Order: sequence, then structure tokens, then C-alpha cells
Amino acid sequence: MLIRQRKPLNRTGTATYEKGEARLARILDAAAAVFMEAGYSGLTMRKIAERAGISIGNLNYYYRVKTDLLRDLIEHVLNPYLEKFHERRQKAGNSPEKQLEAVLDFWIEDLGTPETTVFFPELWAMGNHDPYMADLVDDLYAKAREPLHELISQINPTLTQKDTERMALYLCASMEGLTIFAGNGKPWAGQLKAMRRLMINNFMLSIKAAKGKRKQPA
Amino acid sequence: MLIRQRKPLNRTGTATYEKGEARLARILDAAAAVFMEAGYSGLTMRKIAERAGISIGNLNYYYRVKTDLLRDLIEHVLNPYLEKFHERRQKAGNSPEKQLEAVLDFWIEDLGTPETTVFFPELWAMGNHDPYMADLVDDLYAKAREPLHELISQINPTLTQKDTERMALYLCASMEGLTIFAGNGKPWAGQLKAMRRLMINNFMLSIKAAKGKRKQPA
DNA sequence: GGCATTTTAGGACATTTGTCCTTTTAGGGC
DNA sequence: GCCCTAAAAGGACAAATGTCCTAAAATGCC
Repeated sequence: MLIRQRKPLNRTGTATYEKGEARLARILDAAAAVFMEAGYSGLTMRKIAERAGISIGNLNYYYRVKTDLLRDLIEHVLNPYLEKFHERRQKAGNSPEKQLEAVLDFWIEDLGTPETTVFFPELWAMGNHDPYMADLVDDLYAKAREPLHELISQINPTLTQKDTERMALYLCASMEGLTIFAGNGKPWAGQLKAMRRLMINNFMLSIKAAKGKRKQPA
Repeated sequence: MLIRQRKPLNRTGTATYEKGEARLARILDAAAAVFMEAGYSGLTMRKIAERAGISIGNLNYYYRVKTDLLRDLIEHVLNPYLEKFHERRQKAGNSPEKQLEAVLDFWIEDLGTPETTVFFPELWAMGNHDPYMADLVDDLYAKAREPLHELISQINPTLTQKDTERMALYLCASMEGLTIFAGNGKPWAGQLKAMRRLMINNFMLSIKAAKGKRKQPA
């Protein structure tokens, strides 16, 4: 009797041919769609397969384990954010004030999209029970806050490093919190723009009014 | 053959004797504990039963359907919040400024507790897929914002109704957003108090600086 | 065109999970 | 003490779900 060797254990989430590569992308798109509709608790392998138009067997060929799929899915959705944020940063105005306003503008506008509105609260919830997700989210936010940090420091150079970090966290937390009130489909969604103006004005006010202990360089 | 009548369909989540009443409370406590540990996706009838020290059969006697249990659980956890908020409001200082500071103080302090840190993000996520939960959360926040609304209006009477509401929402969103960064066990948990001071200072500044269009009553 | 490998499908299996049923035990009212 | 209902337990069952296995089909390479 011929014992068939165990299928060589590819790292999950990889393909060799172009066809497989394309399918992989479709799988992650399908997974993202299911995730957005049903949330993490409603994310099943069968729903993903159906959405992607393939069989469970085929899905299992690409992802042996659901955890791997979930992690790739998260990255697949998260990566564009940092890219978008980064490119916005570049083509912002000249003065630090204008640049910061541009970044915040984009940030708050984005939180009105269906993807962000649904995806991030789910991530926050997962982060409370899954250390891997917690780290992922923390890293993302740390990177997203970097531009804020830098610009705040330019606008008010008297602030210490710590004060600047706290101010950046303040802005970040305020905007993220707005998601659950004025995100897509939320009761205050219609006033997102008004809230954006209100918030940014107050942010600017706070940054300039803050009294730092650092000596300004001559 | 005697056909046993269908058990009279009690409304779920009720008990007649004291013993049953006590058990009901234990069930909801157990459910809350499981929920906090494993999140909504990890909340199963068997885990709840085990945690409460009863059989699945017995749990099913009190709650035929999981949905009912979940709803009672949410209310069971949520109710104390409004009560606590309300009583804090009473014993706050005299001036509107002091009162508002007291309310915000308590609000931000509470967000550092394990319950709030874990429970609310889970609620936000559920609200995106379950209209019932969405309404529940909206109602809760609407009630929680009422004191803010009232006090802000006293501190700066020139603000219109709409401006006051937006300002209250701004404070509320900022504080809630802080949960995911400085909540219990989060990376910034150690700086919750510093963040509290920073935020409240900036809130006060924003409220006073806001220019309203409403004529101040003579 | 033939071959090795990737890709795909379909079925199968063990677990988990919500729900139900039946039986037994406990409690309160008379 | 008796009786009716509440409370509790244990088992059972169907559906859902993650994972695995095997066989067929497609694909790139020589």
C-alpha cells in the first residue's frame, strides 16, 4: 500500500501561479465583505467561500487555518490606511497649521466611510481578547499618530516630548471616538462635516494654548 | 397516552420564587463574566451555565433563547451606568464649571475600569450589525449626554441649541475614544489621569471660547 | 503532447452550539 | 401531609462549523 506523503505544507496565504494569486486576492476581498456585513462573530469559512464563488475545499487549500485567513484579512484591510495617510501628508500645504488641518480633515472624513465605521470598532473589540490584534491596532495607531506628533511639535515648540505625545493622543482618541457617533449610518452621520470643523478648530486652539515647559531654541 | 401540554411559555428571564430570582441574577452575573473574558463571539450557553454552576437544562429553563439572555445581560450591565452618572451629577459642586468637571472626571475615571474597557467596544461592534443594540447604545449615550448639554449651556449661554449639542457630542466622543487607548490594560492606561487633566482643560477652554449666535437673555 | 504540480471540488468527520424533551427533585399553599 | 407548580438535571438532536482527505481538472514547462 502506498502511503501518500503529506501535502507539502505551504505557508498559508500564498500562491505560485498568477491564477492562484488572483484567487487569493478575491478570497481576501470576499472575507472583508463578509466581515463588514456580519462582523467577526459572523465570519465563517463557508460564507467566505460562497462569497468568493469557490468551494470550501478550495478555500481550505489556500488557508488551512481560519486564524491565518483572519490575520491576512486584517492586514489586507489595514495596509491601505497607512498608505493613504502617508500620501495625504505629502501633498498637504506648506505651513504646519495647514498640514495638520489637512491630515485631520482627511482622518475625520475617512471615518465616515462604511469600511472604517464597521471595521475599526470590530478591531477594538477583538483587541480586548486577542493580544495579536491588540498589538496590530496599537502599531497602526502609533504610526498614524506620528505625523500629528511632528506637526504639533512644530506648531507649539514649547511643548515637551511627553506633552506633544499626549496632545497627539488626545486628537487621535477624539477623532476615533467620533466614529461610533457620526460614522457611516450613525445618528450623527449627517453632521460629520460640522463636527469636523468644530473638532479641528478646538484642536488648534488647544495646541496653541498649551503651555509647555520646554525652552524654545534660540 | 397522555399528551403532556406544552409547558406554559413564561416570558424568559423571569422567576416566581426567591430562589429562582437569585439564580436569575447569578446567571446574568455569570454571563457578564464570560462576556468580558471571551467577548460576544465567545459567549455560549454552556460557558454561561458552567460559570453559573448550573446545567444547560436549567439555564434553558430560564432562557429558552440566547437572544433574550443577551438582551437582559446588556441591560443588566448598562443600567448601573446611568444610575451612577445620575447620582454623581447630584453631589457635584455648585458652579456649572465645577459640576461639569465633576461629571467629566467621573466619566473618564470610569473608562479605566475593566468592565467599561471591555464592554463598550463590544457594544459598538455589535451595534454595527444589530439594530436593537444600535438603538440601545444610542439611547444610553443620549441620556449620558444630557447633563453635559445642560451644563455647557449654562457655562456658555451664547451657544445655540445645536452648537451645545455638538459640543456635548464632542466631549462625549473624545472621552469614549480614549477608552481604546487608555482603558484598562491598554498601552496608555498609566497616563489616564494625565489625559484626564489634559482633556478636561481643553474641553473647558473650547466651551468658553466658542462663539455662539444666540442673544444672551437680559 | 506528456508530465509534474497547482488548483479545484466534493465529501466526510469530529466538535461545538442552540434548543428541546423527559424525568426527577424541591418548595409553597392548603 | 398532599398537591401543584417551580426548579433542576441530563440526555438528545439537528444544524453549523473548522478541518481534513481524496480524486479530478487545470496549468505551466520541457
